[in-house]
Amino acid sequence: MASERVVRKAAPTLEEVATAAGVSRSTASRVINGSPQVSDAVVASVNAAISALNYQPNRAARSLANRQTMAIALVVPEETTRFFGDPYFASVVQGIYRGLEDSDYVLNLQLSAPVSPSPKTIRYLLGGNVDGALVVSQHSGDHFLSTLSDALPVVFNGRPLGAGGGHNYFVDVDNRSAAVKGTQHLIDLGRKRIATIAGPIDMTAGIDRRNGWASALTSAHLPTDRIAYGDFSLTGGADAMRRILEEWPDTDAVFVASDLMALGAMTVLRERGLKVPADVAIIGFDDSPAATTGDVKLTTVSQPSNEMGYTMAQMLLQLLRGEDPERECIMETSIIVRDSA
Amino acid sequence: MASERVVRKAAPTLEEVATAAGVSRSTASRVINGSPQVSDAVVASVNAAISALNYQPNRAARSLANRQTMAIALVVPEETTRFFGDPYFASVVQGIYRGLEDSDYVLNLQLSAPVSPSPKTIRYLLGGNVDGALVVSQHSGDHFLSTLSDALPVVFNGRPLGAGGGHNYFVDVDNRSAAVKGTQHLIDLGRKRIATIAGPIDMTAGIDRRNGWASALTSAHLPTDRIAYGDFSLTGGADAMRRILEEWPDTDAVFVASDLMALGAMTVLRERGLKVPADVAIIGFDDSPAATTGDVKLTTVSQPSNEMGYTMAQMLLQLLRGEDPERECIMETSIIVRDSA
DNA sequence: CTGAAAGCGCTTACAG
DNA sequence: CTGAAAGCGCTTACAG
Repeated sequence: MASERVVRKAAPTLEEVATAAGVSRSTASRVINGSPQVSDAVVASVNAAISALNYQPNRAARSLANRQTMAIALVVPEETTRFFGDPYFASVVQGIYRGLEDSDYVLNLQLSAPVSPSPKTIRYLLGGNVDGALVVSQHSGDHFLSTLSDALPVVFNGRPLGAGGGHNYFVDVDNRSAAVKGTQHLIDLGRKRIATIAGPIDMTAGIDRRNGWASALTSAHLPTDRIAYGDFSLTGGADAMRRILEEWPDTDAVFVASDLMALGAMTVLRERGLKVPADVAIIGFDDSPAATTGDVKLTTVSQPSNEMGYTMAQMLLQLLRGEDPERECIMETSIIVRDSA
Repeated sequence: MASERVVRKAAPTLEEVATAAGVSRSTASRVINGSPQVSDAVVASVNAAISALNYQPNRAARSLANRQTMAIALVVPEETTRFFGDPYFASVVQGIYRGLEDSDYVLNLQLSAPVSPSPKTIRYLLGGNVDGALVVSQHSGDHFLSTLSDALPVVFNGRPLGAGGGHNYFVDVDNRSAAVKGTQHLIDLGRKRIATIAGPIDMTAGIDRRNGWASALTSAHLPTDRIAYGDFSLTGGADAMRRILEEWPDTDAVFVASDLMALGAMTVLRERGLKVPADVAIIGFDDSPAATTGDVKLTTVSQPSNEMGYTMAQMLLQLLRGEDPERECIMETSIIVRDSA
C-alpha cells in the first residue's frame, strides 16, 4: 500500500512575489539580492510581499542562474571514531558552524578515510558541487587534498603538508613554540627526565610539537631520546605511555601532544601506581573539555580551537567574496596550569 | 591586490555529451537517468562520451528540472560537545554515511541547540532545501522536530517523543527490555542494592531504560529507590555516581544508561577507593569504544549503533523512492560481559 | 530606478 | 526507441 501523500501547496515563486508587489521579477530579484539601485518604496513593498507570502528563493534556480552552489564541504580526512572521539574537533567544528551561521552557505559533511578521500568525495569536490571547502586535519599522504585548492577555495585546519602545501590557506597555532613553552614548564618544575608522547609524524601538528619539545630540552642540556608516538587518541596515548615506562622507567615528566593522549597516559600511570604529578608530571595540549574530565585536572597548552574553526569559516567566506585574506592565520597559545604539572 | 584567478574551463554540459554521442539531449538525459527505453548502442555511445568528456551532471539544473534537491539534512539537536563527545554518535553517523554512500544524496549538517533548532535551520528544513531529514537524538521539548515529518520524509534515531511522535519513522532498540536484561545480569550476580544512573527523562532512551531497570528490580522484589539522573555524558555520570554514594553508600551495583556515564561513574568509584566489580558492579549501555577504553573493561548492553545509522539511511532512501517501509525498526541488543560486572 | 528578454543546464510529457 | 519543445525559478546584462 502506498503511503498517503500530503499534497503540499507549491512554494511561492519570485514571480508571485513580484506580482504581489506590483513590480517586475527583475526588480523583485534586485531587492532580494540587496541591489543598491532600487527605490525605498519598492524595497518596502517587495519585502512586504515576501513576508506575506513567506517566500524563500529556490536554491537550485538561483544556483543555476548565478553559478554559485552556496554549499561548503566540510572535509574530514580522519577515522570517524577519532573525529568524533576528540573534543578538539568538536570545538573546531562548532567554531566553523558559528562562523557560517550568518551566511547563506550550508555545510556538506564529507567523511573519508585518513589516507585519501573516496572517489565519490573527490568527484563531488571537483564536480562543482560546492563553492569551497574546509579541511579539518590532514595527513601528508594525502596528495589530493594538498592540491585541492587549485580547483577550489580551501582553508585548512593546521598547516598543510606536502605538494601544494606552500600556497594553501590555513589557520593554526605555532605548534613548535607552543611545545617549547609547554616543555619549558616541565623544566622549570625541575624535571630532568622528560619524555614526549608525540602525534603522528604525517601531520604537521605531530612533527612541530615534537620538535618544539626536543628544542626546549636541548636548550636546557637535557636528553631528547625519550619519545613515543601516538595517534592523538586515548588508547594511543596509553600505549605510548606503556612503551615509555618500559624503556625509561625513571621518566619524571612527559609532554603529551594532545589532552586525549594525556588522559590515556594517566590511566597507565595510575595502573602502575605512579602519582601525577608527584612521580610523573604531565602536560597536555589543546585544553579541550577532556582536560578537566578526570580526577587529576590536566595542565595543558591551550589553543583556541573554537576560534580557529570560526576563523577558518571567516577566511573561506572572504575568499568566496573574492577578497584576499592572509594565507596563514596563526593564533595564540597559552599554558593553563592545573594539577598534573 | 586581488588574488590571481585560475581560469577553469567550463564544465561539459549535457548538450556537449549529446553532440559527442550523436544523439539528442533528451536521449543523453535518458541514459544518464537509466531509462529502460534506449537502445544498447546508444547507451554505449553516450556512456563513452560521458567518460571521454568526464561529464558530471549539474546538480542545480537537475534539481530545478526534477524538483529534487538530492540533499538530506543530518539534524543534531544536541550540544555540539556532547554530540562529538559520545562515541555512540560517531558510530551512528558513520552508519548513516555508509548507508548513503551508494546514493547520490549529500548530507547537510544541521547542528542545533538541544531545545529546538534555530530559525535558520527551521527555514532551511521547511524551505524545500532538502529531500529528507535524519534526526539523531531528540528531546521531548522539541515540538518542531516531532512535526517535521508532516513536511518532509524524516527518520529518527530513537523513538520520538511528543506530539507527532506516533506516526514517525524511527530505528531504535527495545530500551526497556534491554534494560531489564542488563539489570537482571546484576541480580543474577547476587547484587541486592542496585542503583541506576538514568538518562534524561526528556528522551525515550532515558525513560525506557530507567523503567526497564525498575521493572527488573520489582520482579526480583528489590527496591527501586536508588536512582540518579545524568545527561549521558562522562561528567554527568560522575556527578550522578557521587549523588548515589552520598545517599546510598552501600550500593553494590549500578545499571548505567550509557557507557560514557559508566566511565564517569567508575572514576568516582576509584576516587573513593571502591573496587569494580568487587564492591560495586557496573553495567553500561551502548558497547561503544568507550567501553573498553579504561583499565576495567565495561560489561555493557550492546546495541548495534552503526547498523542503526545504516538502517536509518536505508529507510529514508526507501521513503524518498516512494516506497513504504515499516514505521519502526527495532534492532537486537545483547549483553557483553567483560570485567565490570 | 525599472522592465523585457535571454539564459543557466537539466528533465519530461508529447509526438512520432 | 528518439527528438523538438516547453519549462523548472532564478539572475543579469541590456535598454530605457
